[in-house]
Amino acid sequence: MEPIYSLLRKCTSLSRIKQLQSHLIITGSFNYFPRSKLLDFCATSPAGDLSYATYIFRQLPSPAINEWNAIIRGLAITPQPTNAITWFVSMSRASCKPDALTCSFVLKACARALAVFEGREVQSQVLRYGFVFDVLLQTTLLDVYAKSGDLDSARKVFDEMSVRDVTCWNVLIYGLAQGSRPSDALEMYKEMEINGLRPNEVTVLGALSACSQLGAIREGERVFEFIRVEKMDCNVQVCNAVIDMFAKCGLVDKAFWVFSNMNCKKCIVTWNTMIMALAMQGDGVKALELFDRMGREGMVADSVSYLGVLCACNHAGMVEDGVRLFESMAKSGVSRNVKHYGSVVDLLGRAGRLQEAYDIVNEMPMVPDLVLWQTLLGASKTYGNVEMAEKASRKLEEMGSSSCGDFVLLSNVYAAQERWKDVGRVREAMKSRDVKKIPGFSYIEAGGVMHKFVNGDRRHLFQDQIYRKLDEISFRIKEHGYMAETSYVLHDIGEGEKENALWHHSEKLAVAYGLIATDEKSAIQVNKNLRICGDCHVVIKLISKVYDREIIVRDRTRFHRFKEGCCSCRDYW
DNA sequence: ATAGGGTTAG
Repeated sequence: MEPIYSLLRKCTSLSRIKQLQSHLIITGSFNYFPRSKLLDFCATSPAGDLSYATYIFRQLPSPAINEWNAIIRGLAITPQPTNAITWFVSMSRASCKPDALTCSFVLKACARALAVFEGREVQSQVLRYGFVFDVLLQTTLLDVYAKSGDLDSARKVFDEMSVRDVTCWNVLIYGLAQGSRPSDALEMYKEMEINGLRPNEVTVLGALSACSQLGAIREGERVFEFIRVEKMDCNVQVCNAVIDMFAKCGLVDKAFWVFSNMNCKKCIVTWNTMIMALAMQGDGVKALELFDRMGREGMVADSVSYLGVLCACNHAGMVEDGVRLFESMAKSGVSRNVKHYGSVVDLLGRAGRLQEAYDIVNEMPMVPDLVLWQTLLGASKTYGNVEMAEKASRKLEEMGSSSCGDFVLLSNVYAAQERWKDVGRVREAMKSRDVKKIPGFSYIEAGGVMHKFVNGDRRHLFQDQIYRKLDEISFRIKEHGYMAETSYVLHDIGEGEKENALWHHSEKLAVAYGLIATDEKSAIQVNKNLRICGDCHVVIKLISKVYDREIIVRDRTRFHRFKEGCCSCRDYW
């Protein structure tokens, strides 16, 4: 008979697998080896069916190790990987001793489920069964910690490894990049090269991701150069990451050049990345053009493509186009998720069409999330709609929001109407709760080094110079009629202190440092983790005029290019 | 008890 492997290769559907199974049973060859192979194929291949595999499994009187492994391996790659952990426990109870493969599969499940606690359990089993020197197991364990955000434990596993190959470096670099430690990721990337290891496609993906987050253009260019030399631009994932990196570093033309000159076929992610790149620049027209071109070139738009164009319409204030696209989704058979609703609510809200936005929130088929109500609240504040602001705030309260910004927005709505009693009430509610505020920070590159500033930062090496520069800026822009817009300040403090708190926002510190430490002819480029604040927006516009510098700020959602006193967002954001 | 296990883009 043909070997089991070639028979399985021919199975392209569950019914074929069942046919093969019957055939094996009839010919009396459904024995341990072919059976476990069939189970594994059935549990893990796309042609198979995990529940059918478990059905066969349950009929086995005393399943052996490879049969357990097949099911655990299959469970590990489902959307519910914790089931693999449950089965692993059952396996031990059934006194079947796990082997290295069992540990590998269950650790993969832990990594995917972000189950650090369980991962640690398995780690001790690995120790007990004597698989400690298994590099593949160590790498997966490293990945468990890295994915779960326990980067110190990940580092410990890494340091204790006897052999460190490219893959384990990749896991750590990628983990650092995804775990909000992109600077450390780049550090490790350099370290790896120093250690004489040659980065591969996965390594550069991690490095590019770190560059994207930091807006680290120098480092990004360097990685791109390496990619070209190594001819990695025939890998679509690498190209997509490069496009994203250039886009997030503000070089949308370079992103487009890569998009147009890649040595491989574009996939849906490629198009979506480029559409989103244009959206972030506020270039709604080009984003829509690309969306149309994508259709003409035979690529079917998916829900992310729609999110991209909706976002583009949003940033460009193209309300009618956005609404039209949102409505066309059903016709195109693309399902809407909460983000699409969020986007269109934002679009309408910013255009002052609050009632329509509110109606959409009420009619949407899924439960509106916090972000949606926050969007509506923000729009209500912009248009001074007290009633709508109260509705949104009530919802946010019901949903247990403890975000500082929500309280501040409502209090600002009341303050604008001089309803001081209500302002006081909101402030009290804020104090009585454990209100959370995400710390704002900004990055700027100078002299090849990435500098990070947090709000009110006083730890920078050049802090004295920076604060003197801020005083100078303050003096010079006040001559141009600047007045601090203190309603942006979140604390219940005196006016003078408010002005101070505003004045030490991370983006202002970064821009001030940029004026000190970067070439006068170059643009100042800053990246911020949150959205830019209104006062900073006013101030940076004035700085661009008074100091005659182009300043580019990438905030959480888009780019702001300040030049000669104006911003590319045309104050619509 | 024979071809099984680690990282990856928007």
